[in-house]
Amino acid sequence: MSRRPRSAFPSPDHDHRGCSASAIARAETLCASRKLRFTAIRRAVLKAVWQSHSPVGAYDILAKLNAKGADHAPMAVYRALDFLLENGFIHRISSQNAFIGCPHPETEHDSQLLICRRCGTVAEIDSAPVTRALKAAAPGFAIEQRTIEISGVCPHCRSGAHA
Amino acid sequence: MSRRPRSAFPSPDHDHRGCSASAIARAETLCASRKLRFTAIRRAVLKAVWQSHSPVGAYDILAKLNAKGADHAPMAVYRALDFLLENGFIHRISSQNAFIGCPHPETEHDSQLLICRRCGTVAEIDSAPVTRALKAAAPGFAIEQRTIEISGVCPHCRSGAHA
DNA sequence: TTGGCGACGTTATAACGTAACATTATTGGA
DNA sequence: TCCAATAATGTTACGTTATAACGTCGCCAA
Repeated sequence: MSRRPRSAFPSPDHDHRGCSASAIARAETLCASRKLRFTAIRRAVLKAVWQSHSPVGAYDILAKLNAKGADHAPMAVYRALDFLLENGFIHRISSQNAFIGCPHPETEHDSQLLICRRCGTVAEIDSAPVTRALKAAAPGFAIEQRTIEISGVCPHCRSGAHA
Repeated sequence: MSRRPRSAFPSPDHDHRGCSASAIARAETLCASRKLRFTAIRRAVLKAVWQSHSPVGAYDILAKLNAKGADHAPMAVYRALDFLLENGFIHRISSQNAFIGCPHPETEHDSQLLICRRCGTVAEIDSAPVTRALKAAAPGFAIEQRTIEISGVCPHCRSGAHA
């Protein structure tokens, strides 16, 4: 069975409920197997992050939570974000002070984020050649963390209206 | 005449006054040739950024300026930083909300920043293989801006005390 | 010589993030 | 079962980073 080469970018008209639901279900499973507590607020924050494929700010998340009648303080959100970051369920986008769901939290991985400035969609890739090239470019330097955020225009926006 | 391969990392005991003075002198020259106004506050902010090879925050800069008796508001610093960023005299380090002087503002270039978590020193590299690998890893995506910040331990800190 | 524009001053506030300590929930062991 | 330890959350207050909006000043060119 052949697969079409999938772009890292989700189609603009894909059914997003599936992404969100699947991400949350997988987080649930992973937390169970790792003996981590997937509490209500952590779930709610993860769900808010997954409300789209665009970066979501901490205070957007807070507003979303509180719109449902809750009255959380920023700390609550930041703590949940810390948990989700530490366990690989989300990534931070430093250049935007925002967060995005990780599409494959099952395994540790490098990631390079492609951010469309037109539609806001973020795609995550993990290119071994990029990682190798970086390592080779920094001889003698012991790499620990990478922040790689590339912005530009995604394939869908390029092929659509050029307005 | 052979050159030793220079590390991108400045030696911890180099004479830093030269770096700073040269950066400012070159900015002066470049602004003149580009018909840009290198005003007093822009010069002062650039000097503050170049006070070391470590990232400097906007409010650190503000404090440094005001320590000399001035009474600037944050806006003044941010405006100067915007000017310096737009014209390539400094880079922003998103992962630290801070700024670093660019060692070669004469020409446009990609940059990848290596940040030592031990001594704080930042080295700027411009690796064509990294740029190529990224481009290849993102087919169909029109790259416009790159934020590449790698943290780890620099050669000097690795070879020094391992405490 | 004045009109336009770029730079800067000033005030206020938005947006992002954390310290410190109190309280509640969970869980594993006696 | 109940207790003690620990993890999670609540709460208050504050620190840090960044920008909006509008006024003034000064330069330079028509």
